[in-house]
Amino acid sequence: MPTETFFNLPEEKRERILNAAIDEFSQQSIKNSSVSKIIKNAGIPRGSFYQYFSDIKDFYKYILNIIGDKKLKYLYYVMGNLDNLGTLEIIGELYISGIKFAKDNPKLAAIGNKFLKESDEVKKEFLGELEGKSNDFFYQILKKGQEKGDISEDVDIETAAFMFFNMNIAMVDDFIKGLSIGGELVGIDAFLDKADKILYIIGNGIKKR
Amino acid sequence: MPTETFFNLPEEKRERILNAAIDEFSQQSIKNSSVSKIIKNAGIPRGSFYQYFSDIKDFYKYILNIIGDKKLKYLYYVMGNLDNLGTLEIIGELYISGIKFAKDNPKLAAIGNKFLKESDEVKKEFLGELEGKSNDFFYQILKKGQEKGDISEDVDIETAAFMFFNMNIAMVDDFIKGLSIGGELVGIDAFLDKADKILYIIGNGIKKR
DNA sequence: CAATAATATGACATCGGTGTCATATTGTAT
DNA sequence: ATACAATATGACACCGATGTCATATTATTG
Repeated sequence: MPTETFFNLPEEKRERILNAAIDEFSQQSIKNSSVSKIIKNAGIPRGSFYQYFSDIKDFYKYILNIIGDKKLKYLYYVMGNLDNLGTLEIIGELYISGIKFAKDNPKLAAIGNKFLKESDEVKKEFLGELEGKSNDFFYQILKKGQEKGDISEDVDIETAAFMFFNMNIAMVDDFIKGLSIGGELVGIDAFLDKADKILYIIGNGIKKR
Repeated sequence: MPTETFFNLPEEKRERILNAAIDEFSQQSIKNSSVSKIIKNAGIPRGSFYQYFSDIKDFYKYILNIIGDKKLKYLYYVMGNLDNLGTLEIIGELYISGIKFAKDNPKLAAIGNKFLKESDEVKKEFLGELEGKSNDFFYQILKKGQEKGDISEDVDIETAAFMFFNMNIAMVDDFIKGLSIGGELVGIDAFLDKADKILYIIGNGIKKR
């Protein structure tokens, strides 16, 4: 956690530092990120950085929390309707939420996606007890779906969860890459469409007939 | 390319250096790999390294070529039977070949997979003209499959190619992770099975009925 | 054997990064 | 105004990496 001092900073300065770090972490893995670049871009002296954070990991952890909080807001709708929606609808909403989050917060999404791809070791270091493998969530949804009769019994839901999880990452990656190359070259609609197509294929592959 | 001197080296030494580099590149991205670690593990002096390679990228490029050559051998069967096999069979064979290659050459597969995930920039740097986006191959196969009537016209084959490509990477990653954690904890059969299940789902999702 | 070519070696200059600390500056309370 | 606390600052010691180069060793050849 950042020190009290950091939170006492005038908003403008705090934001400047935060943005510099977000820039850095969205381009570099935590391992390759450097304090030097952050302070240079934020325009603060080296000593100050260590007045605010114990080290760069401390800062990273803090930003990871911000991302978690912010992303959660995009999931309110699905989370509140897990019982009303069909299994494939739920997953569809999860995908859509992820893309919208990425559209509104491209750098944060980039950091989050980078983090998801870190090794379990690194994840554990920052999340504490690696709270459930990341694709557990899809697994639970699919399991319920199979019980509800939405999903064919022929389908191995662990595999399906693996697929949804990895396609989600691949998609968001792709989206972010599109954003950073062409600015608005490929709009969000193209990606929502792509998500749709992916879901159509997997959905078609796993649904009960 | 390595220098003549490198190729003149006694086999034992050459192999030692090669293996040290393979170890390094399979754990680290090229960006994070260091000459220092390679020479330390190979037990050669610093100056020698630069007698053999212009720099670490030179060495990396060379190993990338070795990987390409070696992997190609695993694809002989499919490549020779593109016309006799059904579209989903072809893709299945590609997956199987990839897993077998990874089983026989786990470190090389790790390097290859890491490379596939590099940015286009990096890829271009090492491949020259980024010879066709990597998922082009699946695209061509699927396109032919659609013409042959194997694949439903409802399916967007670009999306399907995207899926096959990314699932392939995710699978091999998973396989390698399993290998390095438990030695032989999860055997190759479990993975061939997983590949099967993935193909069943996507296949079921895209095939013509 | 002598001379020349090929190869080996590690000390070195240089760079970019980290975290600390003594000191300077600013803010606050009496 | 003074004293005390909070904050700011950048020089510094230290680390690990890169690529080079003068020198040493070994091989080859006439």
